[in-house]
Amino acid sequence: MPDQSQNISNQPLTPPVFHILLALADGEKHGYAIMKDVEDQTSGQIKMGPGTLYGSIKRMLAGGLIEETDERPDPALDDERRRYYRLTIQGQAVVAAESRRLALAVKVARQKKVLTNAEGSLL
Amino acid sequence: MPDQSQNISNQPLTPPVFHILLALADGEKHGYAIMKDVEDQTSGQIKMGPGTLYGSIKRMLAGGLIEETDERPDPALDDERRRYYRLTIQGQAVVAAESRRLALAVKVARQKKVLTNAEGSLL
DNA sequence: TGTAATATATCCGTAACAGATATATCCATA
DNA sequence: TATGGATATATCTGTTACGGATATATTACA
Repeated sequence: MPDQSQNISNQPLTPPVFHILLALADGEKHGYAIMKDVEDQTSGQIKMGPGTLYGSIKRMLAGGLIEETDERPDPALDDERRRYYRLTIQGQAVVAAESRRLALAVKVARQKKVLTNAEGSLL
Repeated sequence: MPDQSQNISNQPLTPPVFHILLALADGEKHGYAIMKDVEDQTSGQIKMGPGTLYGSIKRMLAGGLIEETDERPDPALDDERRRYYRLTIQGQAVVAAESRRLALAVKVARQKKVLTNAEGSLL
C-alpha cells in the first residue's frame, strides 16, 4: 500500500475535487447528490459525469479528504443504493485552504481589472 | 491539423493555465516573468516548474488563448532569449469567465461557512 | 407497466501535469 | 576576467487524473 497521507499541502486542487469538497462542506451527501449540488452551485455550467465523480471520490477516500458514513437517514426516505460521504478533518482544512487560495486569485483578477469590483467581491 | 478553436467554453481551466492567463492580464510578459509573477501573486505558494510553464504555453498558443508578440522592448533593456506573450481576445474572454466562475465558487464557500465573510470578499 | 430519473461502478483513451535534464546567456563581483 | 548564480527557454517522459462510454439495477410516477 502506497503512502497517501500528506494532504495538508497548499497545492492547488483540481476543479472536480474542489467542487466535491465544497458540495460536502455543509453536510454529508451521497454521490449523485454531490453531482446535482455541483450543477446547482455553478448554475448548470459544470456537469460532472460519473467517470469524474466516482473516480474522484475513490481518490479522495484514499487521500483521506472524505470518508464514508455508516449513518443512514430515516429508512422511509432512504435509498439502499446510496453511499454517503462526509469531509474528514483534513478535508475541512483543505477546502478552507483552497477557498482562501481562490479568493486571493479573484482579488488579483480584480486588481488587474479582469473583473469589476462588484463581480469580484460580492458578485 | 486538429480543430482547436472552440475555447469560448465555460469549462473550468486547470490552475496552471488560469494563473498564466492572469499573469498576462495586465500586459505582455515573457515566460520566465510569468513564472515569477505566479509565484508573487500566490505569495510563494505556487511555484511553477519549466515543464508546466512551457508545456502550458505551447498548449495555450495552439488553443488560441495567447499569442507571441513581435514587439521588443527598448534594445538596451532587452534580452534576446526572451519570448513575449500576450492574451488574445479569446484569452481575455476566457480569463474573465474563469474569474467569474471562481468568484462564484468563493461566494458558495462563504455561504457554506467555509470562509468568513472577510476572507471571502475582501480578504 | 413502462419509462424516465436516480444511483453506482468500471473501463480506457487522452490530455495535462511536473520533475529531470539540457543548454545557453546575462550580470555582479571577487 | 573568471566564476557562479540567476535568468531564460526547451524537451523528454512517467504518472496521474479527467471524462466519455458503457453497464446494471432500483425507484418513482404516470
